[in-house]
Amino acid sequence: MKKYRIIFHVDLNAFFASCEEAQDPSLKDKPIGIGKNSDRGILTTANYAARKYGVTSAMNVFEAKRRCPHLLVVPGNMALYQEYSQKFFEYLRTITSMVEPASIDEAYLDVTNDLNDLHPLDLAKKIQKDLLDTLKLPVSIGIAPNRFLAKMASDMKKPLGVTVLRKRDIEEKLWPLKIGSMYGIGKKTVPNLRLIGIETIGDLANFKDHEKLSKFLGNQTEGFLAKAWGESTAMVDPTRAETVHSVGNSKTFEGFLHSYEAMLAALTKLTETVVSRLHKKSYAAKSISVQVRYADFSQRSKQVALPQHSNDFDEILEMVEHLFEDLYEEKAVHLLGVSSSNLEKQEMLFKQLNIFEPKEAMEKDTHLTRVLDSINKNYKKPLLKRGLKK
DNA sequence: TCTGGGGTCCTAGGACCC
DNA sequence: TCTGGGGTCCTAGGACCC
Repeated sequence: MKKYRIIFHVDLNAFFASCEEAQDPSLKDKPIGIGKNSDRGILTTANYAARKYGVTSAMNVFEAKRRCPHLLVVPGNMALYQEYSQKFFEYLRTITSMVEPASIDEAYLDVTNDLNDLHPLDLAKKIQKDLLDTLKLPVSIGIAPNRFLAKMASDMKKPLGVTVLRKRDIEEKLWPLKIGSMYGIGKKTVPNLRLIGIETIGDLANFKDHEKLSKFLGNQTEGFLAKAWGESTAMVDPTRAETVHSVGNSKTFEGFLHSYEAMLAALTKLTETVVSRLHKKSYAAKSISVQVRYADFSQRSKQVALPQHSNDFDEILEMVEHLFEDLYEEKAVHLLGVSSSNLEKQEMLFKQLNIFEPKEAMEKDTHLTRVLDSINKNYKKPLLKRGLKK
């Protein structure tokens, strides 16, 4: 038994852009951004050729083109990225079974028991080379005794970096970093921490008045402090990502929506997407929520719990319409969203059935039959048609 | 610079039950 | 009649991440 665990954080560099380059190597030398090519759109990613001009991910397309006039804006191809992502995780699972996906393009690995006499640095370089050779995708890897340090380390050298961050390196490598670069500290919290003189991760680590700190960091105060000292204990958990907590779909309308009919039509479409995604993953939802953003960017949301879990299109659409009725303010609408949460696997609803008393089970059973009938029905009927006919 | 679409987790208050 | 403390579920909104 080793004293320290050896954790890798493997991060695909400029992932969406790298996928496009892997498909078409001629793009490599050209500055490209992934996103919808309209002035109001934003880029999800930019390749390194574009980053040289100061183009970054989440940057508005208009601004990106101002900085880099010959920027090529490529529309995203999610199916392609999903495919590459899947291959990425498949490969990582040949290294160790202890792979925890953290997003479409990053993973934590606990390689403590899978080094096979390799030095961690050599294993990291092998992973890097394999992924570049077989998938043509560059990755950065952070090596550390825990998840947090590994995550911070993989950020330190990009692209194609391998960075070791040991406990004894913290003061020199972690503490000088700006507080905003700490994972979990975002742009709302930074000014608050500045207010009490915290500019760097080191400042946070050595801040003595924990009570004052908790005004801004709340419940997570001790957690952040521990991380700043390089102590985080959460284990790599390969099953963590398996449980989905919500499934939603939202859309921004560039020209805004003005008529109630258009809004209802949009909500119907969003609901169709949500329901079909639920079916595909065989989930049923207990809560449904609708989100509205008006032209002035003010936002409202409303949520309701269903009597039972459901993924029935008509039932959910009815809820969505009710919710929207309550939210609607006779203003131009910029964004609409429909989301389902409180999810349960279809199989689990079956299993739960068995433990009920007969009478209760009967009642549940009729509902369940209805839900399942509707799923079968929905599989046969194209959802789009069903929605439009209403 | 004026902001996409997918998520996760947290907070605070209220309702309701024991 | 006036009242504690805990637990669970629900709702609205916000911060953060990729």
